[in-house]
Amino acid sequence: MLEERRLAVLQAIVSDYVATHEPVGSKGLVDRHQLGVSPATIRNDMAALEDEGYITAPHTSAGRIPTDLGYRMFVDQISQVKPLSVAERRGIDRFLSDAVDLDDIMTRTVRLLAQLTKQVAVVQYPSLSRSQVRRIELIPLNEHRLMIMLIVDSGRVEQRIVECSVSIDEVLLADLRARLSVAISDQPFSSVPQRVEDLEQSFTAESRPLVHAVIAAILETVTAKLDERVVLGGASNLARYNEDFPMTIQPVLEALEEQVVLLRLLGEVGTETKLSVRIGHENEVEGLSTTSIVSSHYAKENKPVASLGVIGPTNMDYANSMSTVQAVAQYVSRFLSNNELK
Amino acid sequence: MLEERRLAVLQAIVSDYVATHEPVGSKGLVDRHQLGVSPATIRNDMAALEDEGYITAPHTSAGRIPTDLGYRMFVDQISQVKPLSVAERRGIDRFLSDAVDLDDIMTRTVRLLAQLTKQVAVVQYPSLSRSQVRRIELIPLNEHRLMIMLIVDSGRVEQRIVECSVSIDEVLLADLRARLSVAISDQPFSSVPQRVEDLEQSFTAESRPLVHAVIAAILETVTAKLDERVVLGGASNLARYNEDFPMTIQPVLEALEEQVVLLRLLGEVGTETKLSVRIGHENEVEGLSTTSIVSSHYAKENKPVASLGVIGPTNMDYANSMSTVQAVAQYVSRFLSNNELK
DNA sequence: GACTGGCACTCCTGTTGCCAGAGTGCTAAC
DNA sequence: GTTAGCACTCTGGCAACAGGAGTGCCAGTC
Repeated sequence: MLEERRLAVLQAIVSDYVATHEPVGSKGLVDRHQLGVSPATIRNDMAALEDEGYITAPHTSAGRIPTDLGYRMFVDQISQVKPLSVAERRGIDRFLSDAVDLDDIMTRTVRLLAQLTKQVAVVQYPSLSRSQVRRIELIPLNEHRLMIMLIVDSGRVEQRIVECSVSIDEVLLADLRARLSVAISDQPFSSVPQRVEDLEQSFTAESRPLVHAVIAAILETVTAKLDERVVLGGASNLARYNEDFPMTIQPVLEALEEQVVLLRLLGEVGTETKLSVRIGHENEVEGLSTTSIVSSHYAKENKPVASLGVIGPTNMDYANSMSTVQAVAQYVSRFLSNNELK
Repeated sequence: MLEERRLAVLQAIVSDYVATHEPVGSKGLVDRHQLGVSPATIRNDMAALEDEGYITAPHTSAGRIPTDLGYRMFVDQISQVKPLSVAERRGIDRFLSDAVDLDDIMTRTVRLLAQLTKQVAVVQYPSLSRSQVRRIELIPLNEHRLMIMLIVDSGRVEQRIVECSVSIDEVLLADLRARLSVAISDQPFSSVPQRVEDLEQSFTAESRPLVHAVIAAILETVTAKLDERVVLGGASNLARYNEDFPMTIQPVLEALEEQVVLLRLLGEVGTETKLSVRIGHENEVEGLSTTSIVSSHYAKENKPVASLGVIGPTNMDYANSMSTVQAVAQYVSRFLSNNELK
């Protein structure tokens, strides 16, 4: 009974604070929630909760606000994510189903997320490392230049221009393309370096310069360069809760400009749990200690390919963010799976 | 003599205000500038300037601040844009010359601008309407799907997937590609619709479905869809001058998320004057009335192809912004012209 | 043992009044 | 046309103060 009520009190505090953004006191709590006890009792519970580190008081005679730990407890308690309304689901569906290509899907998704959660949204492009090569093209541009195109099963297209010291022989190029195609079509990206390097050996010495240039470029594309891409939207939502913490907006904006940081925030894809919430100090990025991230993978044919999520203040509406992120991730997954390459 | 000094006073007011962001009074003016007259005289001039609408007083006993009109006068007076230092020029050069492709150039340019001006930077991709088609490819993906690739002389690559109800005939496709290639290679984008439509007539009825689908997709790509692209950076600089006008940051962020608005802000390419400055109310976009835009075209082989610029508060350092924008535009132009397609 | 009412205490917040400082406009003199 | 002087106005900061909200603790009740 005791433990149970304390939890209820914590939940009440979090949900009140999230709604009003003002410290909540014992009096107000009993008014707004059916707790069945008097303010004095609540005060005892609050003192205990404070000792345990779940809430804290900004000063003596203000109410209490949740700590990161308090939010964490609250979030963990929401085991069953509240489903979206039919209208919302339909809205998502309609908005996404008009998309014409992958870029379009990504753009629409990020807008959708930002709009539904009123927060900053981040969507990662399907990761190359979790994709397969669908097709490769080598397109001569002029005497010394050609373009490599890699078409990926997720719908991404990677292109790269290669400069070649020797002049390009069309016949050799066609041969190279054919062999590359056999070697890497429908193979996972991760296996491409190995397969491509093996291939290089099988060419005659005189064709080496071209072959080598092409293969080097492929390797570069596959490994280092365009590893991940991210789109974001809804940055103007940052200004909305500016009132609450005016100082923190700059570091957040800075972090949002760093792709690397964003990717770290979205977290590793591939852990078993789909929906992930990181609260305040839990993400160790500098300057984002008053910020929470709610993210989820999305999948293509049941294999997770990348993440999407929203970034907001620690006092955000977790219930809503979590259910929205989860729903959008589901829709994107379904959409990717149903529309091969589109 | 009189008129001349008034102008000097206005310039002094603007430069002081830009530096300190605080209303400037008559006393301070004579202290910091060699005007050779007493504060009382300056006060007379200031009263006149206020009557003419160049400056205004926030309240009775604060100094004066420039109006939009005042800034305009100031900017028009800077006929000779102050050149950058050697170190700065070298910095720009080095930063840009490492770029490997068009995307890279755009990304680097936007960063460069944001960094040098400490403002929000915007760079428009080379406009398709001012470019030529370099090459076209039709790549079959499967039975009913193919990808159109348009390679553009500015280095842009536009791709689009076409769905075709009939199954794709390889021979026909090759023929179509060849004829398309002849028709539109090295032709300006603006002439593509006409040329492509003419072509459609010359095919036999049985090949029409495929031909029509492809041509329709090309038309769509060329005309409506991917008209313009824009990248922006340095949004965190917005937070820096947050102190001065805290309320305006939200509409600015919102405007920055709207490509259409951004493009309108950058202005029409092709007017004779390269460097353009729009101050406060001069740009009629809602919510950007305390914001100025300094922009310039950049060119490829002396033909302007798109714009770039910075967006900041009306009380920004115009001299610096103007010279930086101009210099960066020059470097980008040179770079595009020297590196065909790269 | 858990809950409650009461009470003293603390601390924030908003209001008021006040003063100094900065800057102006005006007038009279140079 | 310029300057010095002066009265006037407005802001911003500071101190004092009252009101309010909320707590912690204690003693009493079921």
